[in-house]
Amino acid sequence: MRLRQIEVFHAVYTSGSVTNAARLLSVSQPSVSKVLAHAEQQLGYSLFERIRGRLVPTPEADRLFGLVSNVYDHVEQLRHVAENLRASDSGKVRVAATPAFGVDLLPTAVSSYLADHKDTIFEIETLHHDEMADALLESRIDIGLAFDSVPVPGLRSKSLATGEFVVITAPDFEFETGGPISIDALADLPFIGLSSRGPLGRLLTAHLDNSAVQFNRIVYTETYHIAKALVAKGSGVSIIDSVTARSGDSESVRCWSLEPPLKYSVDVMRSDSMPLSILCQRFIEHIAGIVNDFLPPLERS
Amino acid sequence: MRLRQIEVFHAVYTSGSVTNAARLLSVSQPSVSKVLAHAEQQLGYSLFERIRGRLVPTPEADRLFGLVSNVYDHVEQLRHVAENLRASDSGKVRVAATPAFGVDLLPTAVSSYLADHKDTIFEIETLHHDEMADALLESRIDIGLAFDSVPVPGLRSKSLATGEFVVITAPDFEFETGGPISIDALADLPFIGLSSRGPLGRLLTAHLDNSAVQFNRIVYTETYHIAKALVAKGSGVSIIDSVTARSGDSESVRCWSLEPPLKYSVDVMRSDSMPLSILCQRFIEHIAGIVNDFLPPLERS
DNA sequence: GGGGACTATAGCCCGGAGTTATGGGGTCGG
DNA sequence: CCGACCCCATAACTCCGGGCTATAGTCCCC
Repeated sequence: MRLRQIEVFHAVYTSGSVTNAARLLSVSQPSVSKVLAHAEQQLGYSLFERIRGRLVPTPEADRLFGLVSNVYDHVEQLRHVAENLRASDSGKVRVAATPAFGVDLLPTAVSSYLADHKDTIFEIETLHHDEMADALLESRIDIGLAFDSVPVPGLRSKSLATGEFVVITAPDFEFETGGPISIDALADLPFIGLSSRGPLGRLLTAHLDNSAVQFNRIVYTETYHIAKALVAKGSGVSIIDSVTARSGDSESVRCWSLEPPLKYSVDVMRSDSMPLSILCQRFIEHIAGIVNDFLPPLERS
Repeated sequence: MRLRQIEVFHAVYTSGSVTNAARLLSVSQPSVSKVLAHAEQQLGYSLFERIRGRLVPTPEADRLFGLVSNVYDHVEQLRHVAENLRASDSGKVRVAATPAFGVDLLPTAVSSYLADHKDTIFEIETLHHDEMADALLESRIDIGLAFDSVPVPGLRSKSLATGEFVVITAPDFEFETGGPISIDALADLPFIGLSSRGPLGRLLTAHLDNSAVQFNRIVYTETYHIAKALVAKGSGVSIIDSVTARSGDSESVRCWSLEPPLKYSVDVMRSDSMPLSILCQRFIEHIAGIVNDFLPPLERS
């Protein structure tokens, strides 16, 4: 018996007539007639006797009905669950981010996502790049958010957006040239350097080293937010990613475009061997929309 | 989800690959691929992630699998029962017959049916016509076997065969004319009359009364077998149905065709409002085959 | 780098199941 | 007793799911 035949049999048996069954199933009466006839033909015996234009279940139909009801109920349950899996927000998303994203972007994204999907549960932590890779490989987290992730066996990463490094200065600072700043222009200024830990740090360090400019480094720090805080207090200038520059109090520093621009990628990482739940996929989509708010057009004029 | 999609999903999930699932289901690999893809498209989310050419179940697939297994098991059970209902001999047939059939025809039919279908259970009784009708209306029996049944509201009858009344005499008796016997030839012989109870008795009585022949009735009896026994012992001649004439020891009397012939019908009766089980239907078919052995060509030479 | 295993895609065909239109049998009330 | 109404079956058409073969793309392993 095909599933449709089971459904039709169930409807006819419970409703007592082909016409009523057709109404129940929202199809035409001949369709029910034909499916039922076809089922009987395949079974090799009658399910209903046509007596004076009415249908009377045969003993065989009585016997089958109990089993058919079981199947019917379970299929209904299955359909409801299958439907809820698509629509439901319930479930857990375990997400990690590097500190740069953990301060503002990720909390913002989670917060706005929760506003529309109240049943979703989040587990959030900040991890550095390599720790994040381990956590993904060990399935301690579902997705990770990081800059310019390096390929790791067992992981895959997808770029959500591309940002640029910016020069940050105290809010009242002015370059004489104005507009996009060349690295050369930073030569004599007190410079807050960043360690080369992590992909982004290495990327920036390599770039600066390749230039012939001699920096006046007064501080080394590991995290971009510390560099930003120092710049905000007037201790010097620095070059950081635009996400950090835009995080938190965006008025505390002034951003300048670099010339030539130095780009980085905002990546989401996941395990290569464990599929994502649709919940995670939706949240990634959500982040992809949010991240653009943290990559605004820089002031280039 | 259609039933086929459930089956395919179940096979792919358990076997771990599309190719193995195709082997399990005895279909081609592209067919499984397509059904699975179609199911995912209808569900709106992926059931498996294609990772390095392999299929890995998504969390949603894990969730659905338990439910799918339930449906699958119940459908399997339903199919087995549906199949057994067609093939099985187990079940009960409640059948009644008039005494004429109860002596030989019905026992013969049941016996030969049981030889091929050992699991069938019979309930047999002999009832006169009106009692049989009541038993059918009250669902105490499923089918009844009778002569020339009269239409009864709530019952329907179907003719299985047509027989003829025959003149019976002692085995060594000879009519001078030979061949088919006219009623007139019985005028002077000791005649064993039959009561007009039941359809067959009424049919015969009416026929004899319509003729101008004056019978020399020496005995009245209710049952044909008694008449036959009397004839066998040489007490006289009689006219009885050919089924009774052929029942039991068929050598005990000699049968002569009537001219003109008087026909009767062998009917099977059933309730008009309660469908027959396929077991009963099969048994009726069996009787229909058997009954011809009791209606052999009469000796007309 | 080539062979083997696995999956996806393309193109084709058949059958199940949907539709509307129509006909026949049963029941009931004027 | 006849016409209105209800219920079911059939006919003719359409659509789509699911089967097939052939073929291409991908990954693993030797």
